[in-house]
Amino acid sequence: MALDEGKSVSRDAGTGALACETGVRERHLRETRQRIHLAALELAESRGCSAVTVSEVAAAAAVSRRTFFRYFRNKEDAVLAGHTRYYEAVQAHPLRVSSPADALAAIEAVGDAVLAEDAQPDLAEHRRIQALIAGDPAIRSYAVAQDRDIADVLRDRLAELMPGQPMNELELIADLGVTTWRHGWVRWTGQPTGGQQESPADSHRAVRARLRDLVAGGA
Amino acid sequence: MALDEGKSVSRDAGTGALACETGVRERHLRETRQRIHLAALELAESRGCSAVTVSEVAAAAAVSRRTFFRYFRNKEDAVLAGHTRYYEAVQAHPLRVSSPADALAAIEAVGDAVLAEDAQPDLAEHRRIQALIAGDPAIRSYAVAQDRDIADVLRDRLAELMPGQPMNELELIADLGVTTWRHGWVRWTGQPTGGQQESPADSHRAVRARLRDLVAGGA
DNA sequence: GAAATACTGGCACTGTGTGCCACAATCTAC
DNA sequence: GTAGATTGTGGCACACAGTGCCAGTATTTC
Repeated sequence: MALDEGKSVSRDAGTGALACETGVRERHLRETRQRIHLAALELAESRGCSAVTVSEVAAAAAVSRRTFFRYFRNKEDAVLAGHTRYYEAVQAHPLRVSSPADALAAIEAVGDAVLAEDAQPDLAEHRRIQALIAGDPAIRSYAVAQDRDIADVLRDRLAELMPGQPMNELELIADLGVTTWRHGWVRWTGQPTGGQQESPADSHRAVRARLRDLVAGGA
Repeated sequence: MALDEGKSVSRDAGTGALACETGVRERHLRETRQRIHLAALELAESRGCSAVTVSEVAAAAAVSRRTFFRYFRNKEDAVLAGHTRYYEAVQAHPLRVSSPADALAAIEAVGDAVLAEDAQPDLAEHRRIQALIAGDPAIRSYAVAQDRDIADVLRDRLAELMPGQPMNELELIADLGVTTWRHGWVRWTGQPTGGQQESPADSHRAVRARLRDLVAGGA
């Protein structure tokens, strides 16, 4: 298993993977990646992503600059290390659709499947990421570009399932799906602290309903 | 009037500006900017934005690297030079809204005002830009980030007009508005060549209607 | 245990982005 | 019309991002 350099490969095997799949190297890769991610996150929070150099992140993570780039494309990628999970999850789940009429619902169903698989996301960490996305221009640009990539995947999958439909239309549907997906997370992280917590699935459901209201002109 | 360095200042005075506002400097600035833009556009088209260096763009435009950065933030900015126009136009037109129920329609009305002002956009040039946005990852990322900026402006304007509404919701509305705006251009540039041409306003109207269908589950 | 494989850091290099300065061109005020 | 003020330009040096390459080290494989 080679470290695929700078391609932001997800090492999401911290969830009870088989012991035979976890060697010294595997574990070391995972820990190093996490260490770099945390260093990037903390420095971006305290000083802003643009003001932090890769050298500083690498030093804080106790790796060289050269190694930093083996794990991540750039600083923003290191900060948003968990985002890759969703990019991959969206491709792994079945998408069942037969016409544009139910395409948005089909994408939302994929989102539900991803959420169902994600046992209990870390609210505090999501809050930190969302705060950065909202307040740091560099992080936001990178996040928005990643959302674009996710939308492209969905569009292409829709095109396979519904050949002959105009791509523009499929892209519009995918955009809507990704917009509500993103807003689901924004809503979930924005809920008041303490008390009864809304689940990510509930947050996403609420956003979907709201989207339909707003488009229909209801309030 | 100082050249505001690298801030992608629009010099959109080529449309019958008063002669007293056009000195040698003003004209030279405008021509230089356009020359850099065209050089960037052509090189990005032929070789891909990432493969082109700023030095090459500058050389093709007969300016120094240092001067390039006085006009544009980076290569992508130079390619998408005309995009700034919409960012500014969105802020200049009145936004009339009283409740979230009609917020999307209000944003669309701003779009209509911008379109009405833009006498006859250059279809060929828009086509070139859209092709690059669709096919060149660097250009696309930059364009998507710019769309995000436009959405932020709209969200903030909505917030001023409707104090007390949740920002998340206003942002969702702004996102929808910008998504349909962008798709209006995609549709307009994607129409078959020759024959009766659909106007940008018609393209935007069609996309808005289609969005409502798709969200409602109609086809 | 030896050989193969993979990870690491250092280095040199190209390219990006910017502050600074001297010089040239244009503008402004008298 | 001219001197002084203002603005645009290019060159330069520098910090930083990003990457190919290589030698050394650690782990895996047979």
